[in-house]
Amino acid sequence: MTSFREKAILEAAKSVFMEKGYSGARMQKIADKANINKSMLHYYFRSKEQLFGDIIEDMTLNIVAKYSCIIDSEITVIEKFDKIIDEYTDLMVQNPYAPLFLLNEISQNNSKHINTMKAAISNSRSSNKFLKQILKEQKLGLIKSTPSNQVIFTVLSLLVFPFIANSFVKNILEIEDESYTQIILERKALIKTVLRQFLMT
Amino acid sequence: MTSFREKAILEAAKSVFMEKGYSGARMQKIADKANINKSMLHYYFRSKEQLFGDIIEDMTLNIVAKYSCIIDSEITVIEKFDKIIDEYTDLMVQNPYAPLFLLNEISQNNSKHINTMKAAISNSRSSNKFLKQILKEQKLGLIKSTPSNQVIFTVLSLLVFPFIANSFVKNILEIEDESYTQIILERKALIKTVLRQFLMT
DNA sequence: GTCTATAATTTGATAGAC
DNA sequence: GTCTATCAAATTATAGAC
Repeated sequence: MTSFREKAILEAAKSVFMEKGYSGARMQKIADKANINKSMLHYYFRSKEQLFGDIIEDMTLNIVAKYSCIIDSEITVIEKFDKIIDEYTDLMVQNPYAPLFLLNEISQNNSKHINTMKAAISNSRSSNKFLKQILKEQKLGLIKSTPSNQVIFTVLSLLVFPFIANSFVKNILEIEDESYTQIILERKALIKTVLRQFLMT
Repeated sequence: MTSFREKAILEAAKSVFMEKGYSGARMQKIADKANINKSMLHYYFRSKEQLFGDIIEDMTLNIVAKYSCIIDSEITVIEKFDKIIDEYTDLMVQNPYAPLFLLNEISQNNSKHINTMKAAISNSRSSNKFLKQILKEQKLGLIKSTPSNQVIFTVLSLLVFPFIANSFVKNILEIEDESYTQIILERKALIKTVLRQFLMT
């Protein structure tokens, strides 16, 4: 059971880790954000490493759960992509720094937390099932024949990249938060259009 | 004039920074990789911060130069995108970790180096010119009317994301380096096709 | 220019009183 | 459970001999 305090710590830690990354995050800053004494961090979570691990695990499980739920439903490939585009756009609008953070930490951290994510991902055997469905619909002529990994890459690229580039665009091109969100929301329809062109023509 | 030693240090530092990020990088490791005494790092480059700054500046200038060269040539928008897709794919195949590294450091580092990049980017006034060309060709009916920022986002998404997800895909899905490069090279043609569908139909 | 030794600082973690 | 004081380790940076 997670206490009020624990929740406050987790929330503060998540925001600091996402902003600075694991190595750049400071326990003192997490404590400050949680309005708590630094020692208490070690009381509730033994170490920085463990606090980090808990957050990674939580984020991964959330993402995988949402994905599995969509993938396991009995609808067409394109309908699934549409749902993924809608729901993940909304999720990432709430957590715009999450994608870059996760990709980066996975790339840098050479061990433990990757296993956490691997476990979460391979526990759900949804992915294989989805790849099979893509092949099946391609054979039936419902969608064009393209290597399934290229299909996945294309959807993910269009969907995720704008969030990855969020800070870059805002910092370098000096765009404000609201217009950025606006652009992102406009993209939902655009991505669906591009995807249909890609899969059906 | 950069000596042999300086080059060795810069190369070593670049690889360590790209692998671990600024906060995660260790001066000792850079020294080891450059086969040099740790003190010498401070002799040639005053501090970690400055060493990092020099590398960021160098990488940015390289990227901007290549971009400007393509953008300033007298060819159509689609021809420019084709060239960008070809040349940046090749560049990123050589430096697959550069995109994630740069995006991440810009997002995390709240000051100095962002100005380095801003300067490099705004010194070349190519971007505005290119945006104007897009609008012009849209008015002429050569390409479909879509907000130009969405056009840019779409191209960059398709082009850059696979490199950002490089380590993720390799770590989580356990794909080897060669097949990854293969997928990436296949994508050149695919992206051009998708882009034509997007801009012309 | 190069190396050894060491300073100075940061930072994660703990001991111990309350 | 909470706080203060402090430790121990890691890490950047420098002094100074050669």
